[in-house]
Amino acid sequence: MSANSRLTIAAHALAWISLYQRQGHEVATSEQIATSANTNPVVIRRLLGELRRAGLVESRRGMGAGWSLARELDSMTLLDVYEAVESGPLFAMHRATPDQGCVVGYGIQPAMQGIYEGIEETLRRELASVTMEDVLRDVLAAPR
Amino acid sequence: MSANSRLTIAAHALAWISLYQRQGHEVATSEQIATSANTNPVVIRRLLGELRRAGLVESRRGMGAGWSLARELDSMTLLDVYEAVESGPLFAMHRATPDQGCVVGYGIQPAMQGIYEGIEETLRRELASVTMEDVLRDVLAAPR
DNA sequence: CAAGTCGCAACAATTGCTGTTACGACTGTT
DNA sequence: AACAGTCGTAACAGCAATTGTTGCGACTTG
Repeated sequence: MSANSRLTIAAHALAWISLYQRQGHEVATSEQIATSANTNPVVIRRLLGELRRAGLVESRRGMGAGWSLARELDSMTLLDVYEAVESGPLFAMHRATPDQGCVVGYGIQPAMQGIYEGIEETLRRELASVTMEDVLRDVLAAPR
Repeated sequence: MSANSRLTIAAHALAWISLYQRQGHEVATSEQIATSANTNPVVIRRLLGELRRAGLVESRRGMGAGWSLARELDSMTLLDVYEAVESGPLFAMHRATPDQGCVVGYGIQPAMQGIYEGIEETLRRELASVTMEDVLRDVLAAPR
């Protein structure tokens, strides 16, 4: 499975913005977040753009521009973030339609579909049980 | 998330071999399975090779060669298949180490690591609760 | 009008999966 | 001993997704 870091980086950005705001600042720039996450500002802007579409953050343009939270972290779950930045199912079906004249080729897709849906539902429930506030607490709890 | 069909194809192959054996045949060829799955025999051989390494199937070479199950389907769970054909974690950390001088950059990896481990454990439990016998039953239950 | 930052398009690099060809290794049959 | 059928595996191309990068227009405050 080709793992990707989109959820990790998105959570990083949200935690960073929240902490920065708690220190009294109004907005955080993609440049600052990118420095903390050790990546490119455009990567951050792309991800935050998706979070904005999902209503998790807001952005201001012009002078003194930047990003701020649209909701409190405790009303924001990892599922919200996951759905904002991840697309498509965890497991895929055959790339080419299997032989419909074969019993297995005919029945395998509905069978796996049902199983995969159950698994994704469980994943969602798991993600929904963790708020971004929980994540930030864990972040701050890391031993020095 | 880049979904892949390795688990689906592996399950397809196992179900096909089992059904074929229940019809009285000793071994199935990668050619036959590939026809049912509408892919290339080498793709099937690659996947079945991984299942063989995991002790789920056996192969014979020479004349009358092919693949057979090494265990009954009801003693084989989707987790066994998943672990045989999938590698690496579902979610990845940052590709470049985040800024260790930043509180968030320092604490984010252990925080997310812990959360991801819990999620993967849940996924494993879910996959372990479905046997390949269940899958084959579902396959055969597809309405005509 | 100047400065700072977002918004977005475009492109390259990297990675993983899939499909394909090729060919040697192996073994039952003749 | 030769043949035929199939596995085992390497090599390579095609494709898609992610990531990183550059460039530049759009926007807003001072």
